[in-house]
Amino acid sequence: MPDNAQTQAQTQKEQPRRRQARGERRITQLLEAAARVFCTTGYTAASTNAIAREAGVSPGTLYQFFPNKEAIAIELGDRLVHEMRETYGEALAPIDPATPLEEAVGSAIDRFMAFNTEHPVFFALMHGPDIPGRMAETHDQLYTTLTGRIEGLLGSLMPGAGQADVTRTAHVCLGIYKAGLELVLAHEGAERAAYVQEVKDVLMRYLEPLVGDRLGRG
Amino acid sequence: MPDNAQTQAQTQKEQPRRRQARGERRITQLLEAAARVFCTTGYTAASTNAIAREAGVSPGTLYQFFPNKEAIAIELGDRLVHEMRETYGEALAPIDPATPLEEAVGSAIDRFMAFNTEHPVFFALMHGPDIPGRMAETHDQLYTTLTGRIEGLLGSLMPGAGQADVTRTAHVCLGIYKAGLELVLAHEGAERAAYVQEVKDVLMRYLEPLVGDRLGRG
DNA sequence: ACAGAATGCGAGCGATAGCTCGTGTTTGTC
DNA sequence: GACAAACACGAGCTATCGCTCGCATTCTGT
Repeated sequence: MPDNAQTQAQTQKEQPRRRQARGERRITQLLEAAARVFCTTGYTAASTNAIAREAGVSPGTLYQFFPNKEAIAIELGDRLVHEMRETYGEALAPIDPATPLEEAVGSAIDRFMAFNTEHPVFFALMHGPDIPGRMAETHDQLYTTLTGRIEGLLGSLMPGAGQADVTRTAHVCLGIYKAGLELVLAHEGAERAAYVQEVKDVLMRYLEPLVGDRLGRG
Repeated sequence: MPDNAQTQAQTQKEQPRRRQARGERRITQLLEAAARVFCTTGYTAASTNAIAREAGVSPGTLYQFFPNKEAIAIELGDRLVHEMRETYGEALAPIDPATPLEEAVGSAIDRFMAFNTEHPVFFALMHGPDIPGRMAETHDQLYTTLTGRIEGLLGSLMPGAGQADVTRTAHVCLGIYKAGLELVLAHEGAERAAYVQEVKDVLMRYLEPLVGDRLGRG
């Protein structure tokens, strides 16, 4: 009888629950409602009763599908991260040296911005100071993955730099994106597009001297 | 009979309270304790009982000096803003055209970074999504003031740009600073200093093409 | 010294939020 | 049609948090 280390609350003895189609519908319905409430009030201020009300069900029904409030955010975050992995996988995977840096940065920013503007709750869940403990792990994991990808990109473009410098530069790039995202989400229409362009400019001008002679402007 | 605009809750009818030296000491003691608790747990999660415990007094004593939890954050914020006004007044006031942009940006960043690293609670109070209502006003006011100052600086350096462009650039500058501050606060020692330098670089490279021919690296 | 104000205490009140439980309804399977 | 399981309800339990109140102690002015 090997007692696993993850004897906590993963997939231990919670499989006998056979969901019906109605239940699956309720789950997505509840997650959508939770996303709306989290977006407007934040995680802590969002009450489970408010989420249930937003979904048009009773509190008891909510707890039929989620063991607690944190699990709602966890599941929502997991689904978003899963969807994001596809996005950023395509956005950062091809490190084609033939592609001009401006084009690579531009398309990556476009993809990420599109994802985040379509799912504003992702930003709210990941960067709120009141996120549940498990959520912080998910965020850290995603952040580490992203940083690693950017480091890989920068490493081949900054041959003379040390590992610490590359890591630092990657963090700065992500910080610039995050700050830009906040500005982008705060505006709409043409002004939003203008801010997206600003983020690209900031990133490009920051990176240009680093990669210097390799990928210039013509 | 000039009815002042600040007829709200400033010095209306709360003066008959004559504080003793002991009381003043308790107030600063409570504010320091609150700063510590706010820093570690954030505003919402910080309980008044926890603040009182951290200060080594009873909950009743806390409410002898503050009418409610929000007032603690307000008073703390007001004192920090007051201290910051001196800092940023000196940091942004002199728009001496003879000063190289690099030097101006560098000294401004140094001053702001020094202030925020000495008072980390300021960042926690200003950028948390769970800040009390009145605090948001203070933040907006400070933000508007700062943006206005930066706009004034940029306006004289970007003669060809429209007002919207200048405002957008100012917001981007502040966003870059904010993102950099978060990175700086997350590190210490030499690494922290390196991140400060990165923030300066990002800002400089972002602004250099805008001011172009005026202040080069001659 | 003494009155009154300021300071200090901590059990506890009222409100709220997360969550449960007993009960009734719908759905899938024989 | 019948049985079990999944689904749905909502009043209410429990814990916590902001805050109060009655009372004791310390300080200040006279």
